[in-house]
Amino acid sequence: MPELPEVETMRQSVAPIVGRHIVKVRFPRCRYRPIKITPSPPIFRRKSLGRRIVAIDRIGKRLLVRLDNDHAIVFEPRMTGLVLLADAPDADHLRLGIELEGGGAEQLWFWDRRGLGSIRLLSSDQLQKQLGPRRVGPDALDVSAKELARRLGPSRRAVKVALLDQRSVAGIGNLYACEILHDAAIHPLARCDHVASSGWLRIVRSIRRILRQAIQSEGSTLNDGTYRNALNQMGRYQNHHRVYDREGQRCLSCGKSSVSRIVQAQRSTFFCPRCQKMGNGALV
DNA sequence: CCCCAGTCCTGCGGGC
DNA sequence: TGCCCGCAGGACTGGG
Repeated sequence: MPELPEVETMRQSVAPIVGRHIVKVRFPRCRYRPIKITPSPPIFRRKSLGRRIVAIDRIGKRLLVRLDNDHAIVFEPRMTGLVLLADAPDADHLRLGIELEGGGAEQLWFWDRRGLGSIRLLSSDQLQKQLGPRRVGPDALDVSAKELARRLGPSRRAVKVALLDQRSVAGIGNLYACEILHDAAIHPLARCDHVASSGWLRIVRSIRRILRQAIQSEGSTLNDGTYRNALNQMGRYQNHHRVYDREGQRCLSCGKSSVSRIVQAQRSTFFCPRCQKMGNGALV
């Protein structure tokens, strides 16, 4: 579930480890199927042990821990992965522990209940190939309306589905796609090639507004309670959701219609049929 | 190239 | 009370 706001919140909360050295790397035995870790543990250990952490970055929904040997540890949380400096929710789903020198037994952990996440230690060449601009589009916080319209405008796909494509724009997942289109008053089923340039402008403004507000609220912690920042603190943006997971409840914008749920690309889409009309910002 | 369906995974909640 | 089933959706793969 971590999307751009959650990964950005993780990034900010692990930032204090910049400058520290890695003194131990452990791969806890886990009774569940192991997550994807590359390269193999011995090589991972050899290439990271003793290195200094020089920066914490984010590419879309991935968190990068950059080392002083021109490599980066790339954490991909997917649905339930967490990067933690504090205690994990439990010990059963710990996947990686990185012990840092000085300041007690402080450790950086990767915890993942469902195990869909991954960890990669990549050289800059590998990073360029695997997470370069050919594979990952411009960050959602930076993309312009012109750029978004250029990338998505010709597509016949539904705009909601297109916003989830990380090669077009990076960082938006199901939850924020719903909230963004509601804020922009664009119908999620509108075809991209029917969205007017004024529609793209509204979408880009809503991308920035919603994602910035969500970062300010430190992300969304849903009912399952999984998402936490690196200090084990919950997000608060779930209290500001206007459509996501609110099927049948009154739309918080118009106060008249109730929120609908449809399925697009095997994912739930929530929207207000009154606020998000087909003809608004898009040709019918 | 474009687009879609299927796949992976665990925990939870609804139905009976 | 306990069991079964469906659902949650990241990114990737394969096929039309």
